[in-house]
Amino acid sequence: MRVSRQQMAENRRRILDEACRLFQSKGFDSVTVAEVMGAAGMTHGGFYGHFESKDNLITQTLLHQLAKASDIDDTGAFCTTYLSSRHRDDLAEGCPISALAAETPRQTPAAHQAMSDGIRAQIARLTDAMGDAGEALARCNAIGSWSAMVGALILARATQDRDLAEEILTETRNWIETAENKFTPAHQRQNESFNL
Amino acid sequence: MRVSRQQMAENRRRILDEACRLFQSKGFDSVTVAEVMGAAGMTHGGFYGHFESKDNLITQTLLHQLAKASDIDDTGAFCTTYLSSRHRDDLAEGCPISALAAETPRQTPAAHQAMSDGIRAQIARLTDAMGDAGEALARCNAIGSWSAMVGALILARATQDRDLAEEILTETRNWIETAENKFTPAHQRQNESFNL
DNA sequence: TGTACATCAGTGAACGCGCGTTCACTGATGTAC
DNA sequence: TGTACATCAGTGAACGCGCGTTCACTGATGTAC
Repeated sequence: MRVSRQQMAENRRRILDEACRLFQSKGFDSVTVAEVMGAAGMTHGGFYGHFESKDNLITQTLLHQLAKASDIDDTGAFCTTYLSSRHRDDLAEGCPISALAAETPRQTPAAHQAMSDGIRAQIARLTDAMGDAGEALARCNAIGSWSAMVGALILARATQDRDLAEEILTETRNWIETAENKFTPAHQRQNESFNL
Repeated sequence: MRVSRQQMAENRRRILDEACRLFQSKGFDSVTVAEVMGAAGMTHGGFYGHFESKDNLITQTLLHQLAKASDIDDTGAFCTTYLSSRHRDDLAEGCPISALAAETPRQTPAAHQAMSDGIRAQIARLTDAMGDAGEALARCNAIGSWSAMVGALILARATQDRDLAEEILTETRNWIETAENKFTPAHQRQNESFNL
């Protein structure tokens, strides 16, 4: 049952996409190779034609997914979306860093490196989006608010009580806006839309 | 080889302590029952005299460890310690919330509940430590700074580049102090000691 | 362009290993007299 | 207090299952003529 080269490339992409969804939902260890291949519409035997091992799939999945991130143009809108109930409830399609950063250091060095590079790139994108308040301030703002976003999302997800989870998301949005207000020049803040 | 009741109670405590160290270092899934029992100085067969299953051990470990947390009297000192390189490098003895919050929702409902309660209690402790700026402001401060601490520690641990990891810890400390400055009455801030 | 053959992507059975869990056994503890 | 016996915490072999990985096979694709 050989398949065309184009089909094979599509299959590989589908494996990576489904692996990402599953890893983000259930964690690296709980997802089996057979489960990933099944989600991609194939059987497990063909897996090793695409990847040399499950560890290699983990690394390739991180590289694949982290490369998808796009530039941020409005930090306020980004933060509002990031710290939304919708994002809290959507592990599979959400941010790969908040879903997987905590367990990536326990994987192979290559996977750890991929995550590390993804974090660096994300901080750079947020720094760029912080406006021209000066590079150092923008970077401090980027790192501080990014830490708060990742932490709040993880804590909200780890909280069973919906009200407390909601409070963590909302109060962290407030908190981030307050801290950014302190730094960011006023002319850049006219279009923000936090729910206060 | 029966053992005295006191000895058995000690054994149980040692199992929980070693399980916690191992879970925090390697994650729930990567730690085996035999490994925990070995670390506690016993063989795996005796495990089921103490716990009904590995899942139950996970829940009991979280309850045991999260109950150990003590009150915070100086938020500045707490933050400095929390966001230190030492804490970054010490998974085993560090904060159980930052080490395990991300993977706890994938465990049993009982484990999830234990973590959820631990997060609520930690927010309450931080709120108490925030001083008398008013309950609502103190709580917003507590949630915002706690999110940033947890996020920064997780990101720093996920970063292979030591310099970037250091930058994440330091800049997040700055960021948290800035945001707290904005809220907290001046008379409570005289003894803080951030490295700026 | 059409044909014959080599290639090779995907299939599914099988292997081997590790882990959670069970169980018959041991011998020290706890207790009844 | 001392003795005899019942209890039961811990041992280590064994079980069964699931998962990563391998491999002989299939049949469609790609290519040489």
